[in-house]
Amino acid sequence: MQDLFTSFSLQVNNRVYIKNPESSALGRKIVESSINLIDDVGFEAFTFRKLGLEIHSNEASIYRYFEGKYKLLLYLTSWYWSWMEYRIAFGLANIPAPEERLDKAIKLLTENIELDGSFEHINEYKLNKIVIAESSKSYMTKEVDQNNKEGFFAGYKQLVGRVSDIILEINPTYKYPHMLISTIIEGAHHQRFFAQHLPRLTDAVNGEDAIIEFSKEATFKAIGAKRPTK
Amino acid sequence: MQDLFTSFSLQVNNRVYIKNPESSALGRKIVESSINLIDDVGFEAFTFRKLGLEIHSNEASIYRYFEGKYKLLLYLTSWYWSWMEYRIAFGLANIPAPEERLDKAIKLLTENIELDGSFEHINEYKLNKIVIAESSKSYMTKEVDQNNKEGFFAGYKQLVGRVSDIILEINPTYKYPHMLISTIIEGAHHQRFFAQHLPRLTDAVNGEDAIIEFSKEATFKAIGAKRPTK
DNA sequence: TCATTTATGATAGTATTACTATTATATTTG
DNA sequence: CAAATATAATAGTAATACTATCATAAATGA
Repeated sequence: MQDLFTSFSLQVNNRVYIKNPESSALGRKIVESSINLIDDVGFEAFTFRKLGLEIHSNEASIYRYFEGKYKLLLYLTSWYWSWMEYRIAFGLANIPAPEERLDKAIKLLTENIELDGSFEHINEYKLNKIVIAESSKSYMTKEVDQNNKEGFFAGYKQLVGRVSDIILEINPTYKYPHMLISTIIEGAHHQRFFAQHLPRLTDAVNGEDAIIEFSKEATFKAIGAKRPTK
Repeated sequence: MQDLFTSFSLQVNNRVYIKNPESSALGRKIVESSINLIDDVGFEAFTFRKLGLEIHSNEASIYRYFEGKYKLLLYLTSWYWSWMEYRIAFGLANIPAPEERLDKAIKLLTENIELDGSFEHINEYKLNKIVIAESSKSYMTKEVDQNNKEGFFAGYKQLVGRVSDIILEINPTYKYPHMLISTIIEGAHHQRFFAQHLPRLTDAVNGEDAIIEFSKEATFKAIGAKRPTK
């Protein structure tokens, strides 16, 4: 996977940026450091001025890449979902049974993400934390309809669509595949946050990743299918 | 219910405010108008200055009630969960079968909220919209642990705990009652938002409230219980 | 009822944010 | 090597998120 990706860059809707940050060293530095800084101080306290100081560059230069910090967040989350789709596409390749594919897709969607080093300037571990804690701020806004029209959420919607299709392959009569998958994805993210900060909203279980287990179990029961055994 | 509540005010952790807004006409006006204004312009664009203009009062006066807009949001969401708990307590009174109580609790938690007029200065319909769109901003912050220690999320946690207890009454071996309920609550909120703004993430079904249906079905299947028929 | 406490209003001030504009200096490219 | 392009440095603006001060109005209680 590593080699495949090194010469490879993930597609992000080109309207979220002014100038493609992949196209220059400064651009990549902006993305890389924004992940560190947002993870560190939180999205509210994150500013382009601070980011400029961090990378010994200039506030005005950052504005030439992104209109503002919300667009940068949109870039990061779009990148994340695009990455997730590739992970799933690769992870499910050559698995014929839809039950097994669904099982694996849910694992990939709900597991804890570790640094994998496939992309030099992106720390997947921290990006996952940002997506968990901040991504709702990218769509729970007054501009959501406008942003949606411009296609900023296309990656996420496509991902949900693909996993829903597996569900329909298993049970073509299940009425709520999109609801189920988007609930599981967002739910797992919330649960990871709760587990760290508001544990009374979760249930820890020894010796298993309860979030993955819960997600898989709930999904298969909801659609009335048997979980693969292996 | 109306009469019961008119002489009745819901309890909110007294550390979220400096001065109890229930204690004066100005305080109630602040709460009432903040709901209108946040619903109107969104939480990001909402400021105490604008609120002051709106109610023909003074920015500085508002700061005597709330430390800042995040605390006000915390007040609103705490009030909401406290209200929800009363709705559920009343709604489940005298229902002996736990399956029926769970069924009704989920309905109350996931249904569309309408203006009910029990509280003069609080528009429940708009408050519900605010909780859906903005409440994650009240806990997905860098201050979450501090805020949690001060008990700001106690109402929400208690509510989740109470509904989890019904689940355990039905199926004492179910391992993830808190996860399930918090996922259902947050999930239903997300789904209401998606249904309006990102419909490709949901499934509309004619002739039913798909969000309530999905929530009930998923819950009962997850815990392996039969839904009440009536 | 009148003196005193308390709540509100009006105004001003500060540091920070979220930008935009301008000009100068590097760096790249043809 | 000239011309185009990207970046840096600096400054400036309107708005935000407050705090402080002082004046006035309203409520309270002796």
